Amino acid sequence: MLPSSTVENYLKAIFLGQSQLTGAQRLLPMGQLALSLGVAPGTATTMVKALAESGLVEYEPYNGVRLSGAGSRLAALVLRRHRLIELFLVQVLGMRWDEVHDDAEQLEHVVSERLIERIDEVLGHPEVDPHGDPIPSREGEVVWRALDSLLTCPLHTPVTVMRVTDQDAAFLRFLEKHDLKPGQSIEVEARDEVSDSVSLKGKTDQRITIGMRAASKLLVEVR
Amino acid sequence: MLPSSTVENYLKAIFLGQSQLTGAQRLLPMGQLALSLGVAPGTATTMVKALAESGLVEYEPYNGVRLSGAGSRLAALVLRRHRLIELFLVQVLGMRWDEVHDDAEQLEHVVSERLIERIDEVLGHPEVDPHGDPIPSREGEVVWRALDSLLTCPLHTPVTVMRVTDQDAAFLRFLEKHDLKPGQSIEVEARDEVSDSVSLKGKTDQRITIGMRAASKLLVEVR
DNA sequence: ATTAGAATTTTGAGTAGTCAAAATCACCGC
DNA sequence: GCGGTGATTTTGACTACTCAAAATTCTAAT
Repeated sequence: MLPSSTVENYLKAIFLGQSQLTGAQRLLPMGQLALSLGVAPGTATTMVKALAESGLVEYEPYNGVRLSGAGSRLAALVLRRHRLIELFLVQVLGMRWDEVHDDAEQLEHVVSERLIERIDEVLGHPEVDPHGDPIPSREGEVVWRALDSLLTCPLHTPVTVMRVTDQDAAFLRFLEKHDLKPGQSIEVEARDEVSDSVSLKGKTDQRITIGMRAASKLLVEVR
Repeated sequence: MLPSSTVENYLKAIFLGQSQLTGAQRLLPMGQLALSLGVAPGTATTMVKALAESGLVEYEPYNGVRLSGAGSRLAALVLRRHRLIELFLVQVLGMRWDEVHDDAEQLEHVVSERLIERIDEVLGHPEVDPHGDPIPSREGEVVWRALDSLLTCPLHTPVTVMRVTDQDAAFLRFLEKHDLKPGQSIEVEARDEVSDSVSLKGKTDQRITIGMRAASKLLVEVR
Protein backbone atom coordinates (compact mmCIF):
# COMPACT_ATOMS: atom_id res chain seq x y z
CA MET A 1 0.00 0.00 0.00
CA LEU A 2 1.72 3.17 -1.12
CA PRO A 3 1.20 6.19 1.09
CA SER A 4 -1.23 8.94 0.08
CA SER A 5 -0.19 12.56 -0.15
CA THR A 6 -1.88 13.10 3.19
CA VAL A 7 0.12 10.39 4.89
CA GLU A 8 3.31 11.73 3.36
CA ASN A 9 2.51 15.17 4.68
CA TYR A 10 1.90 13.85 8.18
CA LEU A 11 5.16 11.93 8.17
CA LYS A 12 7.05 14.93 6.88
CA ALA A 13 5.53 17.22 9.49
CA ILE A 14 6.38 14.78 12.28
CA PHE A 15 9.91 14.41 10.96
CA LEU A 16 10.42 18.17 10.81
CA GLY A 17 8.70 18.74 14.14
CA GLN A 18 10.76 16.07 15.84
CA SER A 19 13.99 17.56 14.52
CA GLN A 20 13.23 20.76 16.41
CA LEU A 21 12.80 18.83 19.61
CA THR A 22 15.39 18.61 22.31
CA GLY A 23 15.53 15.66 24.68
CA ALA A 24 15.87 11.96 24.16
CA GLN A 25 12.13 11.35 24.00
CA ARG A 26 11.55 13.19 20.74
CA LEU A 27 7.83 13.05 21.26
CA LEU A 28 5.97 15.59 19.17
CA PRO A 29 2.79 16.87 20.87
CA MET A 30 -0.43 16.60 18.89
CA GLY A 31 -1.16 20.29 19.11
CA GLN A 32 2.09 21.15 17.42
CA LEU A 33 1.54 18.61 14.70
CA ALA A 34 -2.01 19.82 14.07
CA LEU A 35 -0.79 23.41 13.93
CA SER A 36 1.96 22.75 11.44
CA LEU A 37 -0.39 20.80 9.20
CA GLY A 38 -3.19 23.32 9.50
CA VAL A 39 -5.75 20.77 10.67
CA ALA A 40 -7.94 20.55 13.75
CA PRO A 41 -6.35 18.80 16.76
CA GLY A 42 -8.85 15.97 16.66
CA THR A 43 -8.01 15.34 13.03
CA ALA A 44 -4.35 14.88 13.87
CA THR A 45 -5.18 12.47 16.68
CA THR A 46 -7.33 10.34 14.38
CA MET A 47 -4.75 10.25 11.65
CA VAL A 48 -1.85 9.50 13.96
CA LYS A 49 -3.71 6.56 15.43
CA ALA A 50 -4.09 5.20 11.92
CA LEU A 51 -0.42 5.76 11.20
CA ALA A 52 0.42 3.88 14.39
CA GLU A 53 -1.76 0.99 13.17
CA SER A 54 0.31 0.71 10.04
CA GLY A 55 3.56 0.87 11.95
CA LEU A 56 4.82 4.18 10.65
CA VAL A 57 4.78 5.94 14.01
CA GLU A 58 4.73 5.25 17.71
CA TYR A 59 1.88 6.99 19.46
CA GLU A 60 1.68 7.69 23.18
CA PRO A 61 -1.77 9.01 24.05
CA TYR A 62 -1.67 12.45 25.66
CA ASN A 63 2.10 12.57 25.18
CA GLY A 64 2.74 12.72 21.49
CA VAL A 65 4.00 10.91 18.45
CA ARG A 66 7.35 9.72 17.17
CA LEU A 67 8.37 8.22 13.82
CA SER A 68 9.25 4.55 13.61
CA GLY A 69 12.18 3.42 11.54
CA ALA A 70 10.00 2.82 8.51
CA GLY A 71 8.18 6.12 9.01
CA SER A 72 11.41 8.00 9.32
CA ARG A 73 12.79 6.50 6.18
CA LEU A 74 9.61 7.36 4.28
CA ALA A 75 9.60 10.92 5.58
CA ALA A 76 13.21 11.40 4.56
CA LEU A 77 12.38 10.23 1.06
CA VAL A 78 9.61 12.79 0.80
CA LEU A 79 12.08 15.43 1.94
CA ARG A 80 14.60 14.16 -0.58
CA ARG A 81 12.09 14.65 -3.37
CA HIS A 82 11.07 18.05 -2.06
CA ARG A 83 14.59 19.37 -1.85
CA LEU A 84 15.78 17.96 -5.14
CA ILE A 85 12.75 19.52 -6.81
CA GLU A 86 13.40 22.90 -5.22
CA LEU A 87 16.98 22.88 -6.37
CA PHE A 88 15.92 21.75 -9.82
CA LEU A 89 13.39 24.54 -10.19
CA VAL A 90 16.00 27.10 -9.24
CA GLN A 91 18.95 25.63 -11.09
CA VAL A 92 17.39 24.34 -14.28
CA LEU A 93 14.25 26.39 -14.69
CA GLY A 94 15.64 29.60 -13.31
CA MET A 95 12.93 30.21 -10.77
CA ARG A 96 13.63 32.35 -7.73
CA TRP A 97 14.45 30.57 -4.48
CA ASP A 98 11.58 32.30 -2.71
CA GLU A 99 8.94 31.02 -5.14
CA VAL A 100 9.73 27.33 -5.46
CA HIS A 101 8.44 26.04 -2.15
CA ASP A 102 4.75 25.70 -3.04
CA ASP A 103 5.40 23.95 -6.33
CA ALA A 104 7.80 21.55 -4.64
CA GLU A 105 5.19 20.91 -1.95
CA GLN A 106 2.85 19.56 -4.62
CA LEU A 107 5.34 17.87 -6.88
CA GLU A 108 7.00 15.90 -4.07
CA HIS A 109 3.97 13.61 -3.88
CA VAL A 110 3.74 12.68 -7.54
CA VAL A 111 7.19 12.45 -9.09
CA SER A 112 8.16 8.87 -9.88
CA GLU A 113 11.29 7.19 -8.64
CA ARG A 114 12.64 7.30 -12.17
CA LEU A 115 12.02 11.00 -12.58
CA ILE A 116 13.51 12.01 -9.26
CA GLU A 117 16.64 9.98 -9.94
CA ARG A 118 16.92 11.66 -13.33
CA ILE A 119 16.68 15.05 -11.64
CA ASP A 120 19.27 14.02 -9.07
CA GLU A 121 21.59 13.05 -11.89
CA VAL A 122 21.08 16.24 -13.88
CA LEU A 123 21.90 18.21 -10.74
CA GLY A 124 25.03 16.15 -10.14
CA HIS A 125 23.92 14.48 -6.90
CA PRO A 126 23.83 17.64 -4.82
CA GLU A 127 24.07 17.59 -1.03
CA VAL A 128 21.96 20.60 -0.16
CA ASP A 129 19.01 22.48 -1.62
CA PRO A 130 18.85 26.25 -2.27
CA HIS A 131 18.18 26.92 1.42
CA GLY A 132 21.08 24.79 2.54
CA ASP A 133 18.83 22.02 3.78
CA PRO A 134 20.54 18.65 3.40
CA ILE A 135 19.17 16.29 0.76
CA PRO A 136 18.53 12.81 2.22
CA SER A 137 20.03 9.88 0.37
CA ARG A 138 18.14 7.46 -1.86
CA GLU A 139 18.07 5.16 1.16
CA GLY A 140 16.40 7.72 3.40
CA GLU A 141 19.43 8.72 5.44
CA VAL A 142 20.09 12.32 6.36
CA VAL A 143 23.47 13.67 7.27
CA TRP A 144 22.99 16.05 10.18
CA ARG A 145 25.57 18.71 10.07
CA ALA A 146 26.11 20.54 13.35
CA LEU A 147 25.90 24.26 12.71
CA ASP A 148 25.90 27.37 14.83
CA SER A 149 23.22 29.96 14.41
CA LEU A 150 23.95 33.67 14.43
CA LEU A 151 23.00 33.55 18.10
CA THR A 152 25.67 31.03 19.06
CA CYS A 153 28.59 31.58 16.70
CA PRO A 154 31.69 33.47 17.86
CA LEU A 155 31.77 37.27 17.52
CA HIS A 156 34.09 39.17 15.19
CA THR A 157 34.89 36.01 13.30
CA PRO A 158 34.26 35.39 9.61
CA VAL A 159 31.53 32.79 9.18
CA THR A 160 29.81 31.39 6.12
CA VAL A 161 26.02 31.22 5.87
CA MET A 162 25.22 27.56 5.37
CA ARG A 163 21.50 27.21 5.86
CA VAL A 164 18.25 29.12 6.26
CA THR A 165 15.56 27.49 8.36
CA ASP A 166 12.55 29.50 7.22
CA GLN A 167 10.84 29.24 3.86
CA ASP A 168 8.80 32.42 4.06
CA ALA A 169 9.10 34.19 0.72
CA ALA A 170 9.38 37.69 2.16
CA PHE A 171 12.10 36.58 4.55
CA LEU A 172 14.03 34.91 1.73
CA ARG A 173 13.78 38.01 -0.42
CA PHE A 174 15.08 40.04 2.49
CA LEU A 175 18.07 37.75 2.82
CA GLU A 176 18.77 37.92 -0.88
CA LYS A 177 18.59 41.69 -0.88
CA HIS A 178 21.16 41.91 1.90
CA ASP A 179 23.53 39.25 0.63
CA LEU A 180 22.75 36.75 3.31
CA LYS A 181 22.12 33.72 1.12
CA PRO A 182 23.91 30.44 1.82
CA GLY A 183 27.50 30.75 0.71
CA GLN A 184 27.91 34.37 1.74
CA SER A 185 30.52 35.29 4.29
CA ILE A 186 29.67 37.57 7.22
CA GLU A 187 30.70 38.49 10.73
CA VAL A 188 28.64 39.01 13.85
CA GLU A 189 29.62 42.36 15.33
CA ALA A 190 27.44 42.42 18.39
CA ARG A 191 24.47 40.86 20.13
CA ASP A 192 22.24 42.74 22.51
CA GLU A 193 19.69 40.95 24.66
CA VAL A 194 17.93 44.11 25.68
CA SER A 195 17.19 45.36 22.19
CA ASP A 196 16.72 41.76 21.00
CA SER A 197 19.06 42.40 18.10
CA VAL A 198 22.14 41.10 16.31
CA SER A 199 24.46 43.30 14.26
CA LEU A 200 26.19 41.92 11.20
CA LYS A 201 28.96 43.04 8.91
CA GLY A 202 28.64 41.88 5.32
CA LYS A 203 31.32 41.21 2.76
CA THR A 204 31.56 44.71 1.41
CA ASP A 205 31.42 46.14 4.90
CA GLN A 206 27.72 46.97 4.85
CA ARG A 207 26.24 46.67 8.28
CA ILE A 208 22.80 45.44 9.12
CA THR A 209 20.95 44.75 12.32
CA ILE A 210 18.31 42.05 12.57
CA GLY A 211 16.15 40.66 15.36
CA MET A 212 17.20 37.61 17.35
CA ARG A 213 14.31 35.56 16.07
CA ALA A 214 15.50 36.15 12.51
CA ALA A 215 19.12 35.61 13.53
CA SER A 216 18.26 32.20 14.93
CA LYS A 217 17.15 31.14 11.46
CA LEU A 218 20.52 31.72 9.87
CA LEU A 219 22.89 28.83 10.39
CA VAL A 220 26.56 29.39 9.82
CA GLU A 221 29.93 27.69 9.95
CA VAL A 222 33.21 29.19 11.08
CA ARG A 223 35.67 29.16 8.22
CA MET B 1 -13.51 26.53 -6.81
CA LEU B 2 -10.53 25.03 -8.57
CA PRO B 3 -11.12 21.60 -10.11
CA SER B 4 -9.82 18.46 -8.38
CA SER B 5 -7.57 16.00 -10.17
CA THR B 6 -10.59 13.79 -10.59
CA VAL B 7 -12.60 16.50 -12.29
CA GLU B 8 -9.68 17.33 -14.54
CA ASN B 9 -9.40 13.68 -15.52
CA TYR B 10 -13.09 13.47 -16.37
CA LEU B 11 -12.91 16.61 -18.50
CA LYS B 12 -9.81 15.37 -20.26
CA ALA B 13 -11.37 11.98 -20.96
CA ILE B 14 -14.52 13.59 -22.35
CA PHE B 15 -12.44 15.94 -24.49
CA LEU B 16 -10.39 13.09 -25.90
CA GLY B 17 -13.41 10.83 -26.28
CA GLN B 18 -15.37 13.52 -28.07
CA SER B 19 -12.54 14.18 -30.49
CA GLN B 20 -12.83 10.59 -31.69
CA LEU B 21 -16.50 11.06 -32.39
CA THR B 22 -17.96 11.66 -35.79
CA GLY B 23 -21.22 13.48 -36.25
CA ALA B 24 -22.50 16.88 -35.21
CA GLN B 25 -23.85 15.67 -31.88
CA ARG B 26 -20.50 14.83 -30.32
CA LEU B 27 -22.23 13.07 -27.47
CA LEU B 28 -19.93 10.70 -25.63
CA PRO B 29 -21.77 7.64 -24.22
CA MET B 30 -21.34 6.95 -20.52
CA GLY B 31 -20.02 3.46 -21.11
CA GLN B 32 -17.15 4.76 -23.19
CA LEU B 33 -16.29 7.41 -20.65
CA ALA B 34 -16.37 4.94 -17.79
CA LEU B 35 -14.17 2.56 -19.75
CA SER B 36 -11.53 5.13 -20.58
CA LEU B 37 -11.39 6.30 -16.97
CA GLY B 38 -11.39 2.79 -15.56
CA VAL B 39 -14.37 3.38 -13.30
CA ALA B 40 -17.73 1.62 -12.99
CA PRO B 41 -20.48 2.96 -15.27
CA GLY B 42 -22.55 4.19 -12.35
CA THR B 43 -19.62 6.17 -11.06
CA ALA B 44 -19.31 8.01 -14.35
CA THR B 45 -23.02 8.83 -14.37
CA THR B 46 -22.87 10.26 -10.86
CA MET B 47 -19.81 12.34 -11.60
CA VAL B 48 -21.10 13.64 -14.91
CA LYS B 49 -24.29 14.81 -13.26
CA ALA B 50 -22.20 16.80 -10.80
CA LEU B 51 -20.14 18.26 -13.64
CA ALA B 52 -23.35 19.27 -15.38
CA GLU B 53 -24.45 21.04 -12.17
CA SER B 54 -21.34 23.15 -12.24
CA GLY B 55 -21.76 23.96 -15.92
CA LEU B 56 -18.70 22.18 -17.23
CA VAL B 57 -20.63 19.70 -19.36
CA GLU B 58 -24.02 19.18 -20.94
CA TYR B 59 -25.56 15.89 -19.97
CA GLU B 60 -28.34 14.12 -21.85
CA PRO B 61 -29.56 11.16 -19.81
CA TYR B 62 -29.23 7.87 -21.69
CA ASN B 63 -27.54 9.64 -24.57
CA GLY B 64 -24.25 10.90 -23.31
CA VAL B 65 -22.20 13.90 -22.33
CA ARG B 66 -20.60 16.83 -24.12
CA LEU B 67 -18.23 19.54 -22.87
CA SER B 68 -19.51 23.08 -22.43
CA GLY B 69 -17.36 26.01 -23.49
CA ALA B 70 -15.89 26.35 -20.02
CA GLY B 71 -15.34 22.61 -19.72
CA SER B 72 -13.65 22.46 -23.07
CA ARG B 73 -11.32 25.30 -22.20
CA LEU B 74 -10.42 23.64 -18.91
CA ALA B 75 -9.81 20.28 -20.57
CA ALA B 76 -7.56 21.89 -23.16
CA LEU B 77 -5.51 23.50 -20.40
CA VAL B 78 -5.01 20.13 -18.74
CA LEU B 79 -3.88 18.76 -22.09
CA ARG B 80 -1.59 21.75 -22.55
CA ARG B 81 0.09 20.98 -19.25
CA HIS B 82 0.30 17.28 -20.03
CA ARG B 83 1.91 17.77 -23.39
CA LEU B 84 4.33 20.47 -22.34
CA ILE B 85 5.42 18.24 -19.48
CA GLU B 86 5.93 15.26 -21.76
CA LEU B 87 8.05 17.29 -24.12
CA PHE B 88 9.99 18.75 -21.19
CA LEU B 89 10.75 15.34 -19.75
CA VAL B 90 12.07 14.16 -23.11
CA GLN B 91 13.86 17.31 -24.18
CA VAL B 92 15.34 18.57 -20.93
CA LEU B 93 15.58 15.50 -18.74
CA GLY B 94 16.44 13.11 -21.50
CA MET B 95 13.76 10.56 -20.70
CA ARG B 96 12.54 8.23 -23.41
CA TRP B 97 9.30 9.15 -25.17
CA ASP B 98 7.74 5.85 -24.21
CA GLU B 99 8.24 6.39 -20.48
CA VAL B 100 7.02 9.94 -19.90
CA HIS B 101 3.28 9.43 -20.12
CA ASP B 102 2.62 8.24 -16.58
CA ASP B 103 4.69 10.96 -14.96
CA ALA B 104 2.97 13.61 -17.08
CA GLU B 105 -0.37 12.12 -16.10
CA GLN B 106 0.40 12.91 -12.47
CA LEU B 107 2.25 16.16 -12.90
CA GLU B 108 -0.41 17.77 -15.09
CA HIS B 109 -2.65 18.18 -12.04
CA VAL B 110 -0.19 19.90 -9.76
CA VAL B 111 2.11 22.18 -11.74
CA SER B 112 1.39 25.83 -11.11
CA GLU B 113 0.63 28.36 -13.80
CA ARG B 114 4.02 29.93 -13.17
CA LEU B 115 5.87 26.67 -13.54
CA ILE B 116 4.14 25.57 -16.70
CA GLU B 117 4.77 28.92 -18.35
CA ARG B 118 8.41 28.63 -17.37
CA ILE B 119 8.54 25.21 -18.98
CA ASP B 120 6.83 26.55 -22.09
CA GLU B 121 9.45 29.27 -22.30
CA VAL B 122 12.40 26.95 -21.81
CA LEU B 123 11.04 24.77 -24.62
CA GLY B 124 10.62 27.77 -26.90
CA HIS B 125 6.80 27.70 -27.11
CA PRO B 126 6.56 24.42 -28.98
CA GLU B 127 3.54 23.47 -31.06
CA VAL B 128 3.56 19.72 -30.62
CA ASP B 129 4.64 17.18 -28.01
CA PRO B 130 6.91 14.16 -28.64
CA HIS B 131 4.00 12.21 -30.12
CA GLY B 132 3.04 15.02 -32.45
CA ASP B 133 -0.04 15.92 -30.42
CA PRO B 134 -0.76 19.65 -30.69
CA ILE B 135 -0.18 21.74 -27.57
CA PRO B 136 -3.22 23.90 -26.76
CA SER B 137 -2.61 27.60 -26.24
CA ARG B 138 -2.53 29.36 -22.88
CA GLU B 139 -6.11 30.37 -23.65
CA GLY B 140 -7.29 26.80 -24.13
CA GLU B 141 -7.48 26.79 -27.91
CA VAL B 142 -6.31 23.82 -29.96
CA VAL B 143 -5.32 24.00 -33.59
CA TRP B 144 -6.71 20.95 -35.29
CA ARG B 145 -4.52 19.97 -38.13
CA ALA B 146 -6.14 17.74 -40.72
CA LEU B 147 -3.92 14.75 -41.31
CA ASP B 148 -4.18 11.52 -43.26
CA SER B 149 -3.50 8.24 -41.60
CA LEU B 150 -1.52 5.50 -43.25
CA LEU B 151 -4.89 4.08 -44.27
CA THR B 152 -5.97 7.13 -46.24
CA CYS B 153 -2.81 8.74 -47.59
CA PRO B 154 -1.82 8.27 -51.25
CA LEU B 155 0.28 5.25 -52.24
CA HIS B 156 3.84 5.43 -53.52
CA THR B 157 4.17 8.99 -52.32
CA PRO B 158 6.66 10.29 -49.79
CA VAL B 159 4.88 11.32 -46.59
CA THR B 160 6.14 12.58 -43.25
CA VAL B 161 5.00 11.01 -39.99
CA MET B 162 3.40 13.85 -38.03
CA ARG B 163 1.61 12.23 -35.12
CA VAL B 164 1.11 8.99 -33.22
CA THR B 165 -2.25 8.49 -31.59
CA ASP B 166 -1.35 5.75 -29.13
CA GLN B 167 0.71 6.13 -25.98
CA ASP B 168 1.35 2.47 -25.33
CA ALA B 169 5.01 2.11 -24.39
CA ALA B 170 5.58 -1.11 -26.35
CA PHE B 171 4.00 0.41 -29.46
CA LEU B 172 6.15 3.53 -29.15
CA ARG B 173 9.29 1.46 -28.76
CA PHE B 174 8.31 -0.47 -31.84
CA LEU B 175 7.96 2.73 -33.83
CA GLU B 176 11.29 4.00 -32.60
CA LYS B 177 13.03 0.79 -33.52
CA HIS B 178 11.72 0.99 -37.08
CA ASP B 179 12.28 4.70 -37.63
CA LEU B 180 8.64 5.61 -37.62
CA LYS B 181 8.77 8.48 -35.15
CA PRO B 182 7.24 11.86 -36.03
CA GLY B 183 9.48 13.65 -38.49
CA GLN B 184 10.48 10.50 -40.37
CA SER B 185 9.73 10.19 -44.05
CA ILE B 186 8.13 7.05 -45.45
CA GLU B 187 6.03 5.73 -48.29
CA VAL B 188 3.06 3.40 -48.33
CA GLU B 189 3.77 0.64 -50.81
CA ALA B 190 0.56 -1.31 -50.56
CA ARG B 191 -2.57 -1.93 -48.58
CA ASP B 192 -4.37 -5.23 -48.46
CA GLU B 193 -7.82 -5.55 -46.94
CA VAL B 194 -7.75 -9.32 -46.90
CA SER B 195 -4.56 -9.69 -44.94
CA ASP B 196 -5.43 -6.57 -42.92
CA SER B 197 -1.98 -5.17 -43.58
CA VAL B 198 -0.11 -2.12 -44.83
CA SER B 199 3.38 -2.26 -46.32
CA LEU B 200 5.78 0.61 -45.83
CA LYS B 201 9.09 1.66 -47.27
CA GLY B 202 11.40 3.50 -44.89
CA LYS B 203 14.07 6.07 -45.58
CA THR B 204 16.90 3.65 -46.09
CA ASP B 205 14.70 1.37 -48.14
CA GLN B 206 13.88 -1.04 -45.36
CA ARG B 207 10.45 -2.48 -45.75
CA ILE B 208 8.04 -3.31 -43.02
CA THR B 209 4.47 -4.53 -42.89
CA ILE B 210 2.10 -3.61 -40.09
CA GLY B 211 -1.54 -4.28 -39.33
CA MET B 212 -4.26 -1.86 -40.31
CA ARG B 213 -5.13 -1.11 -36.72
CA ALA B 214 -1.57 -0.01 -36.09
CA ALA B 215 -1.45 1.85 -39.40
CA SER B 216 -4.48 3.89 -38.43
CA LYS B 217 -2.54 5.27 -35.48
CA LEU B 218 0.15 6.83 -37.61
CA LEU B 219 -0.87 10.20 -39.00
CA VAL B 220 1.08 11.63 -41.88
CA GLU B 221 1.29 14.59 -44.22
CA VAL B 222 2.17 14.56 -47.89
CA ARG B 223 5.31 16.59 -48.46
C1' DA C 1 -5.46 17.12 47.94
C1' DT C 2 -8.24 20.14 44.83
C1' DT C 3 -9.11 22.35 41.05
C1' DA C 4 -8.63 25.62 37.09
C1' DG C 5 -6.85 25.77 32.62
C1' DA C 6 -4.84 23.79 28.80
C1' DA C 7 -4.13 20.04 25.87
C1' DT C 8 -6.01 15.99 24.02
C1' DT C 9 -9.39 12.67 22.67
C1' DT C 10 -14.00 11.35 21.40
C1' DT C 11 -18.23 11.93 19.03
C1' DG C 12 -21.21 12.91 15.35
C1' DA C 13 -21.47 14.60 11.03
C1' DG C 14 -20.06 16.07 6.27
C1' DT C 15 -17.59 15.87 1.50
C1' DA C 16 -15.55 13.61 -2.47
C1' DG C 17 -15.06 9.71 -4.79
C1' DT C 18 -15.76 4.93 -5.44
C1' DC C 19 -18.19 0.03 -6.27
C1' DA C 20 -21.60 -3.84 -6.83
C1' DA C 21 -25.82 -4.98 -7.87
C1' DA C 22 -30.66 -3.96 -8.62
C1' DA C 23 -33.81 -1.31 -11.36
C1' DT C 24 -34.85 1.00 -15.41
C1' DC C 25 -34.70 2.44 -20.09
C1' DA C 26 -33.96 2.30 -25.30
C1' DC C 27 -34.02 0.02 -29.24
C1' DC C 28 -34.02 -3.76 -32.56
C1' DG C 29 -36.05 -7.87 -34.47
C1' DC C 30 -39.99 -10.12 -35.25
C1' DG D 1 -46.81 -4.07 -30.68
C1' DC D 2 -43.82 -7.29 -27.67
C1' DG D 3 -40.02 -8.95 -25.75
C1' DG D 4 -35.23 -9.41 -25.07
C1' DT D 5 -30.64 -7.45 -24.88
C1' DG D 6 -27.44 -4.21 -23.70
C1' DA D 7 -26.58 0.24 -21.94
C1' DT D 8 -27.64 3.38 -18.32
C1' DT D 9 -29.20 4.95 -13.92
C1' DT D 10 -30.29 4.27 -9.13
C1' DT D 11 -29.46 2.50 -4.67
C1' DG D 12 -26.97 1.49 -0.59
C1' DA D 13 -22.72 1.10 1.23
C1' DC D 14 -17.73 1.94 1.92
C1' DT D 15 -13.01 4.54 2.38
C1' DA D 16 -10.25 8.51 3.36
C1' DC D 17 -10.13 12.73 5.22
C1' DT D 18 -11.96 16.58 7.53
C1' DC D 19 -14.35 19.75 11.29
C1' DA D 20 -16.82 21.53 15.49
C1' DA D 21 -17.90 20.81 19.79
C1' DA D 22 -18.40 17.88 23.86
C1' DA D 23 -15.93 14.97 27.01
C1' DT D 24 -11.87 13.67 29.08
C1' DT D 25 -7.28 13.83 30.93
C1' DC D 26 -3.07 15.92 32.43
C1' DT D 27 -0.49 19.44 34.95
C1' DA D 28 0.69 22.82 37.79
C1' DA D 29 -0.85 26.07 41.49
C1' DT D 30 -2.62 26.60 45.51
